[in-house]
Amino acid sequence: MSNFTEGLNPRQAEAVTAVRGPVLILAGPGSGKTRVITHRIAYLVAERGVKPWRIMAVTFTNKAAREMRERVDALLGEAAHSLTLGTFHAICARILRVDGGAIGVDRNFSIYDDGDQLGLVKRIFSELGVDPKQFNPRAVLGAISRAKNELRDAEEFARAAGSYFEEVVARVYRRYQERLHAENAVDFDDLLTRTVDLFAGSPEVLAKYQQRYEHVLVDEFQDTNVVQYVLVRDLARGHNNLCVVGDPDQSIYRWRSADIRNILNFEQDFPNTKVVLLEQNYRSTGTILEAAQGVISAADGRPEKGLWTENEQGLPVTVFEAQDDEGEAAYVVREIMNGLRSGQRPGDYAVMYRTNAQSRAVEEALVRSGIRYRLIGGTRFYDRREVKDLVAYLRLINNPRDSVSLARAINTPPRGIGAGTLNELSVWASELGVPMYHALQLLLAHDQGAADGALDRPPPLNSRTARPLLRFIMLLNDLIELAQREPVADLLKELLERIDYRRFLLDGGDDGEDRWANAEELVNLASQYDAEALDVARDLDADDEAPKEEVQRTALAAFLEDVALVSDADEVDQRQDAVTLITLHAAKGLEFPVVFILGVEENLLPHVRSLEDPEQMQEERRLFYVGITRARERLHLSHAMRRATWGTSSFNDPSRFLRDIPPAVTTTRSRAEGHVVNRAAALRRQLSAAPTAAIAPAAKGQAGAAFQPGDRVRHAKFGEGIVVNAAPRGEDFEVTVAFKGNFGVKKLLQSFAPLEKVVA
DNA sequence: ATACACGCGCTTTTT
DNA sequence: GCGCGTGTAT
Repeated sequence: MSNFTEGLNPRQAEAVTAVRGPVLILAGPGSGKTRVITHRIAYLVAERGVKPWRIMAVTFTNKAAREMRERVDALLGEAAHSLTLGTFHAICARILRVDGGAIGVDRNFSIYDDGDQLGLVKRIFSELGVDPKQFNPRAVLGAISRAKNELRDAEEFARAAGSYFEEVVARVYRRYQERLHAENAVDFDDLLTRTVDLFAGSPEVLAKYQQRYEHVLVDEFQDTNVVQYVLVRDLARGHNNLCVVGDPDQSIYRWRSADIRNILNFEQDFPNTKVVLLEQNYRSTGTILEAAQGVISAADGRPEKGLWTENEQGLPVTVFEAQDDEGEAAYVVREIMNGLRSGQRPGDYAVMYRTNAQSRAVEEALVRSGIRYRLIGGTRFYDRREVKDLVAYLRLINNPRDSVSLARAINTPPRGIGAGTLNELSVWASELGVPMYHALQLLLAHDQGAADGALDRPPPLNSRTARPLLRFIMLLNDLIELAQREPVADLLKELLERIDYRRFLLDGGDDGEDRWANAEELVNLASQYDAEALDVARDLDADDEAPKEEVQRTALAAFLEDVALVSDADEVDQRQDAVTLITLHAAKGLEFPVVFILGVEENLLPHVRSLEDPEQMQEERRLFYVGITRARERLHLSHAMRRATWGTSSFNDPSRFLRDIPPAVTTTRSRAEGHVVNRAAALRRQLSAAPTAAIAPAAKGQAGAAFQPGDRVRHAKFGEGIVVNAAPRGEDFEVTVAFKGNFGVKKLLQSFAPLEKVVA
């Protein structure tokens, strides 16, 4: 018996001690998965004599990695530091930083995020003469990303292109990769695919990592994609000490190219796999678990698997039918207020929903009630304009070829370099076949008369347009020079001074103060990095046997890497005592005493975009299952009869998934006293089950008062509908009508004229 | 070059 | 109800 299996159940202990060969741990929600992984690592190190630096553990989010490291620390102490522990993206970024040179990835590469990628695609559109109205740049980028996740490069994509759209994608894809290469940048997907390329193109590099890592662990394996699968397979080839942990029932990232077959076929792909089932749930009450089981066992093609608990049965699951989304939010607030009075803490509560837009109503209600809350998602700190501006400068200092950052920084704050000038510069640079930064250097050299020989002909920029460019390149050169000897925080401070950024923000509008506070916060964060970089260096020294990082990352590079790779989920800090507002996706892996799931409605959960595709429908079901199983003690499900979307109303029936919850474990509540809506909803159902849209015009002095809720009406263009609401609003009169079918609502009613009552 | 006003399409989920 | 691209006035 081992120190690290004490207190574990027999299955868990088995999962901890089965350290040779492939292991598949199928871990239901709340079955102590993280405990098993951390104990397994500790067991390997302390009782099997495996050096920590010979273990790689991959998690889904940085936060999960952090937590895991803390827990391993608690078991092993200092020794745990040399463990390789992180997300696929972070680990691959490190590998590329060290060895990417072998495939032409220079070590100070930039990481292009979603917005950067889209911007690049749009610029390529205009270069190639592709009309963004004809082809959605987002869709094209999506196709490129999907191709990458299936390990299909631009050449192969072009060969296989079977439609005009795909041909366009192929052309953009090719140019896109050329640009990334020229700019020494990789996008999110490239972090993984370029690492695969590296391993394929350089057997020595692959061998190095294979030999180093004797044990590979992957968490959330049900959400890995083909690239990630190939990566771990390659790394573990030879010893095959590959331990994957996951739960097919919690696979919710198919849309991001996750392939559930990775986990379903694992046993076949890796012969002699030891399979361990963790089925005892330690998290939830009996009723919550029964509700979850009801939902998930209705999924088809799923091997029936048990999940049981010794926890008490607990209170029933509440199903609340609200009048509208505000009523739903009011319910949440009411319940939380009651709970707080009887000793619960705000941090005990989480409010979950399918789409980020749903957070708004709850947020407003929470603000009014003064309850502390924290919104996960929304605009990330690093997505704020002012933060992106400053990060663009830092990225440019780190990698001057980064054109995305150059384009952003060059006229921020405005210094007289408009779109025209930038375009001239860009054209000139591509004529010379050099990065824009290089072109700027040539411009400077020419201006100083130092290198007349470097240019056959003078730059095609007159002195008036060139002057601001010259000022910019001199600034940039100064900053690059400064970066060699100053810590990041000081570099940032100097930058803020030099570009007079505070003045720029304060003059920029009434939120200038807030923006400046964010800029200061960024300096703060940067200063922590300067200190942290030193820590890393010290830790590496602690274990003489551990291979030294061949390339010491500078604090600047480390800072930029983390800035690029943080996610929303990483920001969930459960130690903060506040209600958590979070999407169902981001909630994966978390747990709370009390959970609300909002909008359990047709068109929302399952989402309207998944209705056609059975595979996607299954994923919606699993998503609901994930949400339910986050709850420890209480679970509240709610749906609203009317919901504000895009400025108008929509009407959704309760979710089909609710029917799969055994009635015995639920109690239904309704606060929909509003007879108006009740009646309208009932009437609407008569109309047919077709999705409906509504209009909410407000017209002065019109005959709106002639309409009453429940009236059947006919619109000249949109056919039959039902008046849902009719009420004065200020000087106007507002009538809301539910129509069959979906259409662009806003243009609908400038007046009531095309609307007439239908006499039954 | 910049600042602002208008219209359109859209967001499901994110490393 | 927002962000983005486009068009207009300084």
